[in-house]
Amino acid sequence: MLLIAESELSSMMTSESSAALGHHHTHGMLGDHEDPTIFSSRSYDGCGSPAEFHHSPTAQSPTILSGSASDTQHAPHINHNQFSDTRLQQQQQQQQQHSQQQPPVSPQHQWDINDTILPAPKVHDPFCLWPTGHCRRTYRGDSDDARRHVSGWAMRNTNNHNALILKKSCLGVLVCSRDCVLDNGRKVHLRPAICDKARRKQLAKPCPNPSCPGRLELLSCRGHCGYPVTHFWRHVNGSVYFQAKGYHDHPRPDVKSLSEKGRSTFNKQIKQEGSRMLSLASKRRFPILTNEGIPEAKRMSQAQDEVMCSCPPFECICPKSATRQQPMQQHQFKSHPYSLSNNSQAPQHLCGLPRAALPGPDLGLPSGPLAALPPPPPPPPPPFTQINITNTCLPPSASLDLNIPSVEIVKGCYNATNSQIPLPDQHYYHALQDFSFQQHKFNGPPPLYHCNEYLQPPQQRHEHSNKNDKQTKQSYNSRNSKTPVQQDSRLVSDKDRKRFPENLSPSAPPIEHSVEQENQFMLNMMNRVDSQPERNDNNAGYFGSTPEFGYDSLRPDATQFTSQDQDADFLIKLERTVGTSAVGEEKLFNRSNMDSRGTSQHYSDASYVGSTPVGDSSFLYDTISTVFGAEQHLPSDQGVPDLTATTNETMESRETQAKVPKDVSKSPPQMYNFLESEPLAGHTDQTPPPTYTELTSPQRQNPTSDVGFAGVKNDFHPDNQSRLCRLDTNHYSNPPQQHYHHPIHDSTLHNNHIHNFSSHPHLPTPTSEHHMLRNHSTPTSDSYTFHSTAAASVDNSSNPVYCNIPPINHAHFPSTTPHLSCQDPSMTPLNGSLSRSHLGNVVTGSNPSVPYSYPCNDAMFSTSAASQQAYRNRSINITLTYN
DNA sequence: TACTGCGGGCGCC
DNA sequence: GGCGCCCGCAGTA
Repeated sequence: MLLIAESELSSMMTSESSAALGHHHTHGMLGDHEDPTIFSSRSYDGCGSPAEFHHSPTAQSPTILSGSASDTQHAPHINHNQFSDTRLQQQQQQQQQHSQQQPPVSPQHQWDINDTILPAPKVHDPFCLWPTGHCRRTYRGDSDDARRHVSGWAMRNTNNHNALILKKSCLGVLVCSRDCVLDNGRKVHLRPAICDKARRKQLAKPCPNPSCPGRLELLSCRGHCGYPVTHFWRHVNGSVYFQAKGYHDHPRPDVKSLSEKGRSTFNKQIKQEGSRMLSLASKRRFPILTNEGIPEAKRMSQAQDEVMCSCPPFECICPKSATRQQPMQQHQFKSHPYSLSNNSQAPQHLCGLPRAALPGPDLGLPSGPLAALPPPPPPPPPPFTQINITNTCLPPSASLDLNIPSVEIVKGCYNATNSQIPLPDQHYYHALQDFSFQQHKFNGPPPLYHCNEYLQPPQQRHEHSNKNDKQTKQSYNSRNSKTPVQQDSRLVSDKDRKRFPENLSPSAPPIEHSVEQENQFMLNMMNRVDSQPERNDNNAGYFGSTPEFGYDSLRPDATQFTSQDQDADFLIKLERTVGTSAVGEEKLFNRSNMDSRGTSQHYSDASYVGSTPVGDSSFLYDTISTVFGAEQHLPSDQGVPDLTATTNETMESRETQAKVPKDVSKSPPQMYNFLESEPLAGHTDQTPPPTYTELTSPQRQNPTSDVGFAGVKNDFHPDNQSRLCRLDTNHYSNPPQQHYHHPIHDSTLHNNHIHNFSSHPHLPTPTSEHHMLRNHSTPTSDSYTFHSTAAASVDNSSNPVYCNIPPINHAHFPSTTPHLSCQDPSMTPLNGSLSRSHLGNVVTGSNPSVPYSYPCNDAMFSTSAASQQAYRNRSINITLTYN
């Protein structure tokens, strides 16, 4: 529970509650000097508009919403016992009102931190405590948080050799060497000390879990091309410019590590506070808004905010890079029903950057048929009262991880940067994104976990589109001039604090489009390929950024494939379209999308506030996050910590191996998936909160049999809508009857390189299917299965061969895992120079190897086949029971 | 004691 | 030359 409290603090505190970052934080749960309402409000506002930005002591703000360090200590004391749900509710309501009045907060950040001259921001961004992704923000010059370069992440100073730009790199998070689970169901995610010496001491400490003999080990951040995520701060124009590079691939660290004192406090608090603390923590968690709490309007506006990856153009391998190659296409997609630009329900991302930033299936084509068809009005979502989650991979004791940093996995697999993923997959991705279980807690929009990397002007996208473009490099170099820019310490005038007219989000996206529409869309698109104008070389095709699988591949004159291969490609695309667009998914979409982001009115009632932790949807969120985020430390991957080693040795070795992923097999990627969702309908006073039930161990759960897997034809059968994607036919058929997990191979061979499994004698054919299955056995319940199995379909004529649909998590092979079929791994650096898509092989029956472009996310790196396998093996069942 | 920023220095690419 | 990283130093809380 202590960890919960600390985590909450870490999620909501910034500089004024600077203890959150280690300074003067009174360690412990909801310290006596910590007013949860203040924190919650502050956190909320922290990601709000400038007008509502009350972080800085100097900022004008209502008393109740302000909170400097001194304010926190001297404000009317509200301890735990005095904590009022009513007050919290009022706070939430206020925040909700604020959120509905949020103006656009930021213009497009068309700058790079290295630019000689940075444009003066007209509007400042709300402070973001947990930035992740390639995002840029401008903060008020009088923002104490910004001036102090506060971050929820453990960022240490890094010499940038540029006095004008402060550079920091992420230290990662301290985790238990045994990956233990605390009594509260959470894992240990402690904040590494910034000081090296202090951090060494931390690593010498045992796990804060009294019952765990493990030790703390550092899970380093490698979210930026294998290197730690970096933050850049620059003070100029009276503002603070912030730029982040990379996606944190680790959980958020807690406020502060638990020492022995923390342990005792932990136990003491448990005894004294009992369940009340847990309840309180749960209550506090929802209004505690960090980067997730940005109102919809703001996020929509900030869809235009985030621009691009800041990596040097000749070095960048970030996923957005592909998008940069797609200029002038944003507007094309706007008219699409799934237009992310005008999709108010598009998944959002960290720190004000909507997932709407996703370029979506960048068609490179005129709008498809769906674009011309207005989406049918979605039906009212039936409320569901029960959600059963079945984890088919994790044991029942799997922990509930509250510290879920981002949507790394989903991001990597489903952002359209990997443009091979067609529209339905985007839709599927949206479903997963939308089916979040966190946002409703905040009465607000979903978290913004990734900055918009796609809505950059064509010039800038183009600027980074070609790594080898000398002009680009020169341009960058010129921009990267170190010409000193005198710091302007002027404070932002009050006019910047004015409120802007409410920026209403566009209407809900057309969720109710039919699969037939999608199919028709795909067919039409295929038919219209030849009539399309020449593709801009800088534009990545809808189907991919690589010619092999891209738009060009659809053109007979632009591909070197054989006709058979082309057909296979078509089948892949088309069947993906159908296979990943199950009706259940759509229903799921509807239920999550319908009543969430547009209004963000849910869970503002007292019943919500007073809900118990278990009854609260957070449990579901946590469970899902656990499903996809637990077991991050596979013994086979990381090895058993050598407790006999000296502290320094252990730490040094771990740090070394983590910092420089030379031997990728030693440290697997710490990918923490989670699914974002929206306010769930029907949760009112009259509707009891949903309950969530068991986690089923993989031994007890068959990912296929339990959902009634059965083959269906190309249409949806109301009784069984399980689908698989096949390469050889245009039908859907039974999946392999035998699902088994690949053995974990720790050998260097398997860890370092993902071979073509089909050609490996010890590995089954990779069929990285992901399914969203719906079971209609019960009229009042829907069952969905998210699983990316490593199902092995033996390559023979009797078994169908399934294409590699990118699964929900890591079924694709990250970029740093070279695919031998197309690249010599020895020539593939870990952190760059990889093509955006890497060819792999898909076994297609007698056709042994059809070129297939894995939708690799170049920004993601992976380390071992074992860890990838572990992710692929994960699945989750979600059953919704409706009233 | 720890955080923070600065800067020299080194190695790698 | 850029970058990541280490290290030490000084100021601060």
